[in-house]
Amino acid sequence: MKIATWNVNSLKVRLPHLLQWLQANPVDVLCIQETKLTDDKFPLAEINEAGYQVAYTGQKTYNGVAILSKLPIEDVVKNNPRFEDEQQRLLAATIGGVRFICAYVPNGQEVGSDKYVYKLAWFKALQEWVAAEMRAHEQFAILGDYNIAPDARDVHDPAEWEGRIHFSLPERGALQELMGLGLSDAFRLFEQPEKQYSWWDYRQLAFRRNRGLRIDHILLSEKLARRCTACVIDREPRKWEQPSDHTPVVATIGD
DNA sequence: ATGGCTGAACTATTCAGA
Repeated sequence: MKIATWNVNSLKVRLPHLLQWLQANPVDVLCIQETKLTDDKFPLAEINEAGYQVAYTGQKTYNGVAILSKLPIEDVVKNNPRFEDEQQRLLAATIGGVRFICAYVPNGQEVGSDKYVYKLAWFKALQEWVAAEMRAHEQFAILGDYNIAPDARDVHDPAEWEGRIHFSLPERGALQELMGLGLSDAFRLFEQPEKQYSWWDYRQLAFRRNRGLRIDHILLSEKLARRCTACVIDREPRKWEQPSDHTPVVATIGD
């Protein structure tokens, strides 16, 4: 079973890329973020034609998440039942006996801002929800755009980013606490090449200069981590014309 | 210190992203 996450930064603009990528990478489950579409505008027919069922929850302009799956999607939950939120950032579903959460963590904008406070509160509530979901489901995976780089090796220039949004200590601490529930970063289960990132700024040739951050993650419960045989970041779609600023992360789960 | 891109919205300029 292959599972993946990708912040597409507008599903309307990126649908051709999504379909092209799925054709070359027929993963079983794909969590996408920043669809930026209300549900009535969701491209359901195109995704079904590509061989995927899909659960989605969106809004105008911002946020929006979806889970695409080759297998039936069961027990869908939209948003965190423990956190009142207008913003559509979370979707849970059971697929093939595995409980999935697709997450689009708030950006936070700037350390100390209202959005930063919201990010940390949102994340704390997420942790409480994940704890409950993990008690109910031994096979659990949470994939998405965390907007947090866990470690210095996940940042192109740690000195430049130290204390800044995506790499501040409270954010990294919150991610560590979440992982303390018994979740493993699938990417770090394996030896990886250096300087692997999942996001690059559109500006100043950041991708070409590999000035990026690794902020998109696949976290696996112990049961799933033991079955995980590979995890890679696929930089290819970032090279395509009019790309998302994020690129897919893919994990392989054995039987 | 600011802007550098990109996408979406009250098509022209602002907001937000990261």
